[in-house]
Amino acid sequence: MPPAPGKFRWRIPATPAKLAEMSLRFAILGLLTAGELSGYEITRRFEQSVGYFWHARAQQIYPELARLESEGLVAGRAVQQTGRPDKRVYTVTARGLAELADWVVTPSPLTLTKDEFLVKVWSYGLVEPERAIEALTAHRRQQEERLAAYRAIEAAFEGADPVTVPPAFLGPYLTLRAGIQFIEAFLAWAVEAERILRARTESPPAP
Amino acid sequence: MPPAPGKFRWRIPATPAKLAEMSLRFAILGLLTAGELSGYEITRRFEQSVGYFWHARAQQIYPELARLESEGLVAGRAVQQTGRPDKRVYTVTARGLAELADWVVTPSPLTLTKDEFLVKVWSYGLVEPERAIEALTAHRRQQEERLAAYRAIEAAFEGADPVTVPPAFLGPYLTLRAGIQFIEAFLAWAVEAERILRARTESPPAP
DNA sequence: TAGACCATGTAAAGAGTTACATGATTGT
DNA sequence: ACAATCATGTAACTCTTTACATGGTCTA
Repeated sequence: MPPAPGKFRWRIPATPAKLAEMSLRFAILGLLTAGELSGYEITRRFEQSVGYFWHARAQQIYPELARLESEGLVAGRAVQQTGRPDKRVYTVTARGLAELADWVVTPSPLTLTKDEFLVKVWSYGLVEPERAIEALTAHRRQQEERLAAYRAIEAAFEGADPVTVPPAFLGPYLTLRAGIQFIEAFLAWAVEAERILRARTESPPAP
Repeated sequence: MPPAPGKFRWRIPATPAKLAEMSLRFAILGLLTAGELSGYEITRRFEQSVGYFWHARAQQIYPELARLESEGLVAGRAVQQTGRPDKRVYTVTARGLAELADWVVTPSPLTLTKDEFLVKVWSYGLVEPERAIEALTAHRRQQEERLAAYRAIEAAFEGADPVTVPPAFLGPYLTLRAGIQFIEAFLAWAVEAERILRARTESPPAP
């Protein structure tokens, strides 16, 4: 029996908890709108192109696909293969597509970044500028590699005018551009930061 | 008793698991290098300035502070107050500072962003451009507000030359600049994206 | 012959969120 | 009268990662 009202009120958890988030389901649905994919192929996508704004490991993807299928948002189909293991590929159902379209225009919470590298930068004052520069350079190199990979994908869009491409290419193009512009912003920042750190090795500040 | 060897080998978890990550501990340690803070004050910091690159809720912070204290990386001290609840404030110990300084120059994994908004953009092709523009504009507004807040913090640094500021200000300055440059990159992208979407409302693509 | 790729999972643990609890003070 | 701020937590749950498991094919 619930305690008598007075001190506080009951707050009934109206919906099955987690109306917000659930981005993984929709990220998977989004990938599947381009055509049928297996769990393994989805895993690869998260490691590559899509990885810029969402990612998940195989261990998360397989159970989520099973859940999506049991809810009727995707439909699976077994595919026999020779020379490699059989697989199960999935397509979005009409209901899945409808739910995705609804979710897409829903307001998003402010992206709360978690950037381990910047947590480190916050404490760069604790170490010799030279050592900070080393760490910064290593990180910059990684980002440059990633930029090169995205540029290669961008080249595949070459010539296509984003204003007239078919709807299916619009989102991929826009997110790719976002990824590229973020990395470029990071690189510009890194150059500035390195300049400051280098100047501090020459004229160390008053302690 | 472990199964007999042969089929596979044991892999002994050498270290207490989680050598990487653990950013929360170090984010807290980093905040405390600027002076003693209570759990509540740390919570506020994560909501404001530092929130750009790391965040945590009170429920995560209090237990972590207790753990850090039991490991001797921070030292707590009770503070009596009048007109408001008493509190417990923490300072970094010499050992805490040493571990932080070590961690800071450690290589960081590539920041794997999780951006719910971009997951939505990926599927913008599913909705009318007008509705996509609405969603985009709402998100842009939020980012503009955040930029204004960061600009206000930046103003506090005004006049100070990052090359000669004391070490304690270096990291906060650099991370703030990073935050500002990322938001500016987002806004530039948003302008471009809106232009494309608007053009698509006028000359809809072939389906 | 060693490693990478294809393909799909289970089990356990760690990280993070939501909801709830308490209670004084200050502002509207 | 109501909300916000200060201050610190517990309990339950979800989300995510790490480690492990299996086994064929293809490449260096």
